Order: sequence, then C-alpha cells, then structure tokens
Amino acid sequence: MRYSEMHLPTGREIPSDAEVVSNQLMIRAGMIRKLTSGIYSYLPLGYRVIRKVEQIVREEMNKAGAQEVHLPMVQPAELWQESGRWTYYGKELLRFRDRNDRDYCLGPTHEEVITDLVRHDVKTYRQLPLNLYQIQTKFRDEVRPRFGVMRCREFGMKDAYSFDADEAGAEKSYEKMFVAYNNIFRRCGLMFRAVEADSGSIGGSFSHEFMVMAESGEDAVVFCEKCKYAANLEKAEIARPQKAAEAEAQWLPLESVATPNVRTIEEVSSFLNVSPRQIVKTLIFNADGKPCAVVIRGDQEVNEIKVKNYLGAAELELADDDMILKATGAPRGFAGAVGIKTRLIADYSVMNLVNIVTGANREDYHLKNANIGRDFEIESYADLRVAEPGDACPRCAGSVKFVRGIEVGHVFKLGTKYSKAMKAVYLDRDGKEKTMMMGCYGIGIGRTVAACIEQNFDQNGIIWPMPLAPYSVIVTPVNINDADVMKASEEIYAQLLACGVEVILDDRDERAGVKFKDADLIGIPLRIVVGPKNLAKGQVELKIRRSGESRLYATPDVVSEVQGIIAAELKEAS
RNA sequence: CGGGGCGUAGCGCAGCUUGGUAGCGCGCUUGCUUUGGGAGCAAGAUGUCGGAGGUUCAAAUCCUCUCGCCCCGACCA
Repeated sequence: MRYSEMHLPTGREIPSDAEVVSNQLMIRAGMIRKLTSGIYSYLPLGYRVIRKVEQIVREEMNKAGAQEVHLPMVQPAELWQESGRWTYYGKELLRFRDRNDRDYCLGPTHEEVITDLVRHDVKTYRQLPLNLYQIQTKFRDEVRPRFGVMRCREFGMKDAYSFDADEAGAEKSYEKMFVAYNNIFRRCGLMFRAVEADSGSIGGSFSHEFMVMAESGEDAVVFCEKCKYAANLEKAEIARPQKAAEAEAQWLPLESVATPNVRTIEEVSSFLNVSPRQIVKTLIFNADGKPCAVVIRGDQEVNEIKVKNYLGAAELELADDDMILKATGAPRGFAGAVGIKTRLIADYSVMNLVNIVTGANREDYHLKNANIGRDFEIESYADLRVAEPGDACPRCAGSVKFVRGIEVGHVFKLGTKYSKAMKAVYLDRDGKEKTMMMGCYGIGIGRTVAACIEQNFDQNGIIWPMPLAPYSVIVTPVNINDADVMKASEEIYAQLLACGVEVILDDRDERAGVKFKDADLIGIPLRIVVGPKNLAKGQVELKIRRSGESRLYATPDVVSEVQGIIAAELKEAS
C-alpha cells in the first residue's frame, strides 16, 4: 500500500489518559481510537493486526477439528433465565428491551446460545464429539475498564465450545484445545505460559489460563523453577505441612491481657511485643449469609477464592460489623479462636503453632498462650492462604517464584453446568438419555495484540514479531523528488507486491527523519531505505527494526533477501 | 459504590488564586528555501473554554447543579 493513500494518523504526543505502553503505542501508531470508556474503534493498521491474530486462531482451531460458526450478539432473556444467569450474572450483563418490551442482553459470552443450538440439532452419541467456535464481539459492562483494549467493555473474542458424550471424551477435547492454544500463542511470537487457574463456581478440576509474561500484567503467576508447576496466584496451592510431634509439654497457661484499642496484627504485635508469626488472625466471613471463622497465622493473607471453594459458597465476603458482633460477642478487631460461636476452619499455617496470641472475643482484650486441643478445636485444616515467593512447590522439592502475566486465553471444562440446566441431552449407544459434557475455551483477540506490544517495544515504538506485523516491509525513498530514487523504490515495491509480500511504500513528501520515525513507531519489522548515495553504487539499505542492524544490498538482491527473512521468521514461530 | 483528579483548537498544555471577552507547542493550509533520524522562514485557518442555571456592568475564571473522562479502592469473568 502507498503510505500517501493510507489512513494512518500517527501521533507524536502520548495521550494523557493512556496508562500502559501498549495503549499509548496503539493510539500513537494510529491503530485504535477510543470512542468512550472501554469502547474502541480499530483503524486500518490496528485491524490488520487483529486479522492476523484471527487468522492464526482460525487455522489452529480448524486444525484441531473445531468448526467456525457465528452466533448472535443480541440474546433473549429467556435463555439466560433458563441457565440461571439472568439473575446470577449481575451488572456486567448489559440488558435492554425491544419495542415489544421483551428483555434482551448483549452477549458477554455464548454458553446459552451454543447450548440451545446444539440441544436442538444433536440427538445421538453418533453426532459427538462436536466443537464449535466463533470470533465475535463480546460486551461486558466492566466496572472499571482500563489499560486500553486490555480490559475494555466491547472486545473481540474467540470462543469455542466442545460437546462430548462422556468424561473421557471431554478430557480429550480439552487436551486438543490445550495443544491448539499453545500453537496459537507460539505462532503469535509470544512468550507465554499455561498456568493452572481457578475454575471457580463453574466447577470441574481442570482449568488453565494462558498468560503472556509482562510487567504490566494484572495477574500474578506463581511458578516453580525446578518443575513445570505454574499457577495463577488465585489458585496457587500450598503444600500441606507435616504435623509436628505433640508439643503439650511446652504449653503455657492461658492468659487474658487488656489490649485497649489494639486491633490490627501490627498493633497487637508491637503492643505485646510478639512476632506476627505467633499471632493468629481470625477473620469472619459471610458465606451465603452464614458466618464462618477462618484462622491464619498473623503474617499471612487469606485467599478468599480458596475459602469460597472450600466452603462451596456461592457468595463470600468479609462479614459486616453486625455479623461479627453476633458471632464473637465483640466488635471488629477482637475476634479470636477461643470460644467463638461459629464454624472454625484453619489454614495450614496455624497447624503447628503453640502458645498462640489471639483475640479474646471480648472488647479490648486478647489471649496469650492459647493452644489448639486445649483451649479450642479446629473443625478442619485446609490450604486457605495466599502463596508467597519462596513457598515450597506443591509438586516437587523446589520453591516458587512470582511473575506478572496478562491472561490472553482460558480453557476450562464446564462439565454439565449448562447442558444440565438447559437439557442438552443425547441418546447413548444403550438407548439411554444422557447429558452432554461441555468445555469452553476463550481467547481475547484484542488483548493478545496489546499483550504482544507489551512484550515487543522500545523507545521508538512497537516492534512487531513477523507473524503479527500489519506489513512485513516498508520501502522508504529518502527523497521522492529524486527521480532515480523513486524509480528504484517503485520497482522494489512492485516486485515485493508481486511476491505476495505485505509492503508499504512510503511515498509521502516528507523528510527522511519523519519517515524513519513513523516506520519505527508502527513497528514494521523490515525497512528498505532507498537513498541517492547508496543508489549511485547500485545499493539499497535493509534495516532490521528489532536489532537496529542494517546491511547494504545490490538493488536486485534485496527482494529475495527480504523474502528469505520473512519466510524464516514465520517458520521459526510456526 | 467510596476516595481523588481532570474537561480550554485535531493532540499535549498554560490562563482560573486576584473576573475585563483566550493563548503556547505540535499538527493543519499556502508560498519559498531545505532534503538520511520528527527542517527553516513567512503568511494563514481552527474554540458555543464539557453542559445548564446563578452572582456581576462584565464569567474560561466565583457559586450551584449536571454530564463525561482518568486514577486508587471496593466489586467482578
């Protein structure tokens, strides 16, 4: 394409409301424009990159045996009422009415629609397994959109849904998608990691997120240096410690101490001059309306997702002052394990503690030397805390480290959550009606593009990996008023086009500096600079965006050289 | 939803404290010169100062309300 004819509005200034690099660069490079909070337009350059990702996704999904469909974005309330999500989904579901006063929503995801489709058309085990996918616009009315297209309200997503006759089949479908996702992100030229993830209320033991490693990532990833274990911090397991030998001999007499207005762990620690490791924190949670106390060592944090999963609660939040008062008989800040009137579960971290400091369930008092088995009993011990760097790996003898990541894909087994609620059944070999096993698999297309930029940029702009580059090459005549320079540039451009290379000819009447800056900003991997001095010697310059390296080639050779580089880089990522 | 910040030309910003009818840089238009890392000179165009109401002889500036955007938190696929 001729640059002079392109709609490619690049900008020198960093937009004032763009926080992360990818967002700043996407705006400056003329890829996107914000329409309103969390809603973006893609301009020609940005949309080309989107289509690159989509194409890779299509190829790998098709290769994995999935078939592409296109489902409606506007969905009737009835379907969502059937699955139970009309009430459950909350405010993120954008609802509206049509002229006949019927309720609809904009699809934030498509389990309902796909399940409705499949239950209608699939009647026998002979039609299974089935995997259908689409690439489509989703709308989620995010509380707080941010980071440009990384967390926005309207976004392009590839979502796939698998239907299987049984658990073993579902397992296989999941595996296939897992492999396909690895292929997709590798082909996109990304540094990523598949990590174990919380499957939450959706259920099922298997769930993986595909994380692109980037400092700006919203998620923390925990991984082991020795083995392959990697998990989202939300999910990261803590190994169960050994129960220490009985330490009753060390037990000191229980003691009540006045601690006026001393509530937090820090306050208790300094007031009583004991380490937070010797204090036990007692948190009262409201689990579906019922109180439950969780105790954990004072220096550690409770992972609410673990608590929620452990209790099997639909809703979990910290109890309000009223519930705390009822459960403990004391105001916030003095809850303790001894004599509490609720269920009491404990994190592993308190298992081997003796002579514990804890709240007294009495205003302005704490207890010293509380001991499990003498002063209070724990209903059960579980892994309820947030992992920390240096924790023992739950799978091997190593220890874990933390990195940050951007979630670009998520695969999980749904089981029969939707098929059961919506009666997606089939007749099995034995003539019995059975419920289909489902899986669902998502990839954020725009987010993948943004994540790629987060991993590939420098001070001058974006550095596209070849597979996602909107154009592979830009031909830059240094001066369009020099007839020889223009003639050579046009020839190279025409030859590249003829070879099917995606190429820009920067035929603008701009100074060389401007053209170089723009080429760098939009991140074209290869640049052929045609200037009068080199041309006089029959040469042109080939500059590599990523390395900054530049080499001179005889004019007739540069086209094949470029083709070679492109082919090699695409192959490397395949 | 709680806390904070910001809305002035396409973009980035100043002006507001102390009211007097709007400015800078980039970009844009025209001309001349220049031409290998965001050129120079000259001449231009562009604003209901987010909106509504109020105070005042006079409001970008002060007051009230309202809308939008951003950040932190809460919440959440």
